[in-house]
Amino acid sequence: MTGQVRTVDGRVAGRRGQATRQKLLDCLSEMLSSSPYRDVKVIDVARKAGTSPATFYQYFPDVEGAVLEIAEHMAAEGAELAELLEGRSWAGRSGWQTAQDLVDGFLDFWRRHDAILRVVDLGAAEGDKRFNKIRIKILNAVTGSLTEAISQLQAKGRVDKDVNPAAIAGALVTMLTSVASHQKAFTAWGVKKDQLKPNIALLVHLGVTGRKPTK
Amino acid sequence: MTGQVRTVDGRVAGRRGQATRQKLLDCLSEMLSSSPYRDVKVIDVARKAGTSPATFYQYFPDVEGAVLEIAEHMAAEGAELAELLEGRSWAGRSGWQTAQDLVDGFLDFWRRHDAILRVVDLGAAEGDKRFNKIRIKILNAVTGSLTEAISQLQAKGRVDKDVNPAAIAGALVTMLTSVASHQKAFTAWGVKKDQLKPNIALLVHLGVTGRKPTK
DNA sequence: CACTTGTCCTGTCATGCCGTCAGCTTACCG
DNA sequence: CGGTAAGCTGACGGCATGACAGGACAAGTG
Repeated sequence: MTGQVRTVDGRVAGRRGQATRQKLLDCLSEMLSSSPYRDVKVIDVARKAGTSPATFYQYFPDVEGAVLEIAEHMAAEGAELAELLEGRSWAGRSGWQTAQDLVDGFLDFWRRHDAILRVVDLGAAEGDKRFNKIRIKILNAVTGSLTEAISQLQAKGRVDKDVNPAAIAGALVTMLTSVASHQKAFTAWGVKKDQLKPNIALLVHLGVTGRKPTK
Repeated sequence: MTGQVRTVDGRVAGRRGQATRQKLLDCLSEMLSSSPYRDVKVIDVARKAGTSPATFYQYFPDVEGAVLEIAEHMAAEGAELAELLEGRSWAGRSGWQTAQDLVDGFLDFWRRHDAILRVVDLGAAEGDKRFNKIRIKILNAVTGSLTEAISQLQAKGRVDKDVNPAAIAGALVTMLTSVASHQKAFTAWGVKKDQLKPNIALLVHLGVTGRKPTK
């Protein structure tokens, strides 16, 4: 898939080199979790990895380049999000379960990768095409699946014709990302932690089917 | 309200000082629009404002401090968002209009302030309390108003009892913010520009009233 | 074993930004 | 006109950046 791992100056990286490279990526991930993106410095990452800044620049053009690498890897993992909707039904009681499982799985995925996803979101919002591509890649499986579900309901006449399935699906998915990133805001609005998920699931169900779930 | 404007070392700023300070803020705003947050440097802002870095540090502890200032100012402007829902009804045909106007006004506000709102969102997501506070302040008017509307419908028995109005309202508002920041993603999903707003409005209406709008 | 080859890492250096200070200039006031 | 406080900047030590050359190391070769 990725072919060979190469250094900035074109050499192919061997076993040891790849280990160092990976260690740098891991340490960068940690730093992203513990300090603001703006303050993450190459020298800190290198120190944490027990190596020198020069080594970092052997493998990555800059911090952003390394972040893209991490994001790319996570995007591949994002395939698991697709499974949340694989062969699921939106009808009746099982539809409610589908919505709940989707919200559950999505929030969990976001929580596990929150640091890097923050940066991807920022990059995408700033108009960086590479980050946008990664963000879309992660969300595509879910969005596509939701779009499909809405389209089918629409074909059966159970959803209005002037609804744009992709727009609704995209909005629901983007809502999930935003809710995941800003859970703290909800506590400020007096929403308890265990009340959040079912209500989000309700919105998802409403959006997809246009109806309240049968619980 | 804000008392006197002071420099970092405690002096009170006079007319000229305040002008310089404001110029620095304006230039910083521009820089945020044109380059990634991570790459905004004090020296660039100072150069753009026709002054020196040292002057910048007279008025702000660092870039983040100045950004907070801009954000605070924008949050005050955010009062206009409250007017979008002031005395509006969610019943029948006027409910559909309310939803549309809300989406319209919200996306417009976000578009006008997108650069600074990106940074506020990032800061809030990173757990910075000051940014979180500002973000909540901006969204509070709308969220509160929506919560109120849902609560009233709930009291009339038109919305299920196990719905948490604040959770739904918060999720809808956070959806609006995210849609506003990532409109580009929707074009990647094949959603045309003029199709986005009505579909978002539909979701808002569904979320608030639990029913499809009468158009 | 010495030698070669290619990978891997680091010391070092020029450059440029950061953040602070002392000190100069400007404006205001009695 | 002299005093005072505001306003600004040059200059400096410190650190991050990014490039390079060369040393350390592992593995294969004769």
